[in-house]
Amino acid sequence: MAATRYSRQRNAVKNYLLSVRTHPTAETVYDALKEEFPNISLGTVYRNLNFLVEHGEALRLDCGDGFIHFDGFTDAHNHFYCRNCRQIFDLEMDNVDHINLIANAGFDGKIEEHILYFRGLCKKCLKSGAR
Amino acid sequence: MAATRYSRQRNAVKNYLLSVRTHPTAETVYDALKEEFPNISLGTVYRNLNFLVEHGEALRLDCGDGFIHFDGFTDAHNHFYCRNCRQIFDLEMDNVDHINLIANAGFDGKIEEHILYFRGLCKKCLKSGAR
DNA sequence: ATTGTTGCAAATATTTTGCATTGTG
DNA sequence: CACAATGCAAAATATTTGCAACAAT
Repeated sequence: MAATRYSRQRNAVKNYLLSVRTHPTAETVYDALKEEFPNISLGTVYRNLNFLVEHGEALRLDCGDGFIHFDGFTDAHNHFYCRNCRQIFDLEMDNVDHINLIANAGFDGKIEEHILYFRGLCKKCLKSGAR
Repeated sequence: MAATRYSRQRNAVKNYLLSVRTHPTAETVYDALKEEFPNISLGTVYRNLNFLVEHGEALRLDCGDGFIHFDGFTDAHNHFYCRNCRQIFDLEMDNVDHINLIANAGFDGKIEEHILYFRGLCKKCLKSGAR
């Protein structure tokens, strides 16, 4: 049922996500794809981003800045949000999945996952004296 | 400047937050206060919730369900979001702030805090067979 | 009397959706 | 040819804001 068909727009959305490490919003993806597809609509971008997320080909990042960001790299990794320049960065860090066990220790339900964002100042903002 | 004045509405918002452990949304607070203030407006509720958050008297919880939830208990504690009944629960668990150090180990910026939500099934949903 | 706060409504802003058309298989 | 995907515009959702009236100090 509802077989998936190829579409150049979806393919372009996916390729764009794989070409950047900036965790773009839908609007940013839209702006980028307008070059190749002048008539592409924001609705199509949203539909394809949601499609990719639902099919495990992208991550939806809701870091609380009012925008949903997307990440084409789906291997487990953590994110850092700079409160100054509002960019999201990937973190290379040891796995912290053990916190799920800590959380489940005194909890009657079933903890399946966690959503985790680190916040602070990125290297550039730190050096430029933001505080 | 801009001295804060007392208002019965703000006081009621704060008292309501302190009377529940349900992490209500603005809409829920609004519905609850309409009993005492039939003419209260949603705008007033939002303004007061934001005021309380900015003054450290409430927490804003953005767990990614599309609503911002509020918590009148500002002592450090973690939250669990049930993906079935969509309620937020407090977790009594050991502190995991050490993850900030793990994250900062290979990072050039300054990690100040983390935003953390656990997800899964709460006790009730687990027992009722949700999956 | 001054000005912070409210209620109301309109405005924002982001994301979703209905529908006629286009394109894939 | 069937129907998935698109482009466009309108709708839906959550939150913010302008402004005149009200209320606290």
